[in-house]
Amino acid sequence: MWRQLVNLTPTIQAFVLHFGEMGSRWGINRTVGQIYALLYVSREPLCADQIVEALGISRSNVSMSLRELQGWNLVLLKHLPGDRRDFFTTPDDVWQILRTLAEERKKREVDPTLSVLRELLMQAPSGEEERFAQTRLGEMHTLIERLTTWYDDVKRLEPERMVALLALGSKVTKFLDTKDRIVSLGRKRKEPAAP
Amino acid sequence: MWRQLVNLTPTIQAFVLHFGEMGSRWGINRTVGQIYALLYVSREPLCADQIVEALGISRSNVSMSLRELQGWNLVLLKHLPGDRRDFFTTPDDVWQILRTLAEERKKREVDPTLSVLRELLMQAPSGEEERFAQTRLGEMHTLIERLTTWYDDVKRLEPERMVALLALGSKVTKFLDTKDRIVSLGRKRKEPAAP
DNA sequence: CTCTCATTTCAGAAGTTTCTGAAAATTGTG
DNA sequence: CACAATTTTCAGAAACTTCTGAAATGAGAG
Repeated sequence: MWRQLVNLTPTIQAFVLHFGEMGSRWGINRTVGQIYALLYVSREPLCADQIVEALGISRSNVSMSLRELQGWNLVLLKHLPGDRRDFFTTPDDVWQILRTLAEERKKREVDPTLSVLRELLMQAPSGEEERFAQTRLGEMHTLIERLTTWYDDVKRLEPERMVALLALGSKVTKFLDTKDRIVSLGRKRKEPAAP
Repeated sequence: MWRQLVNLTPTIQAFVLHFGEMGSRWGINRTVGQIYALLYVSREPLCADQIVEALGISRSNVSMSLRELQGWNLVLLKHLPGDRRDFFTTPDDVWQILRTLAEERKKREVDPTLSVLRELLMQAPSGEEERFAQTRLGEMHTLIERLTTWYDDVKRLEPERMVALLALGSKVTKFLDTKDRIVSLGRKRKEPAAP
């Protein structure tokens, strides 16, 4: 089935193959997944021909796949002095990779839906059927807006704080029982003043 | 291009078409996306033939697509008394839908990778190349574990608390500056006792 | 300007997924 | 148990995606 993939150590081989298979579930294709995996575990940046060699796929396929990875901002281009080939790596901070991935997926998978929903909610509903549908669209819109607002807020955190936030998890909500503490956080929310 | 989709009100039509197109980006196919969208905005449960009618696709395609949606736990089956056809709806709590979606995507897109990583990290590395690769795999593993642990913790929250947690966002980390407060939350963590 | 090395583009071949109609299976009813 | 009303399965057709080799383009060195 594959011609090469044989120069690679067993661990790297298994990882590359796995990413290739997962690629399809992730909406990127097998080759793109394999190339990304290979770059991710390689100590040195690789040039296109090394990838051809390692994965046993055509030069043009590598070229197109690298282009796609660049479109996702998931690879970095390096130039060695005195060599005019392009060399590729992945960023080496996994948190950075996560941010990029989240950002790109949001852009492709969430933002278009959000804007369609906004648009449809502007229309005046005609008839019962539409009134009900708009209610449902409104619920979906509110949900997605809440999630993206949270994401926009949280995505800027440095890794250290991000780890802390994750570690805290749902325990955060313990604070929410004692409302005055929330106020002390400085969040200004217009809320119907409760007794 | 499509035969039907004409009985539908403009809003519903637009929403259904959008979900169909997004379907591909989401790894579900167009028909599945359309059916889901249609059920989501319909006031009453629909039976297969009504879906055929509304979307202008073949009966067998509807059957297979509904089956796939059931595999994702995204539709509910209803039976009307005195009618032996199956009627379908989506759950009507959007938070429930979100949870289901997250759960299913995690199962398909994250868990397999996590288990491959765990397995590969058990192997003793042979050579420098593998040592480096394993370091990288370890970083990825740690990251994913942190995210999934957080997710497992948070997913059980009722919608109200979930909303509160999202609204709080990164402000949570303000607490982390005053470490004693965190301890008061009852989290037991083994940490090298700092001065 | 031209030669060479490297990358990109592109038309079509290979492979995969989706969709259909027809036939088979299932299920409740008289 | 036979029937009619449904749903499911399945083989092949249609549509789409991925991959390739060959040809075109680009870019630095002399």
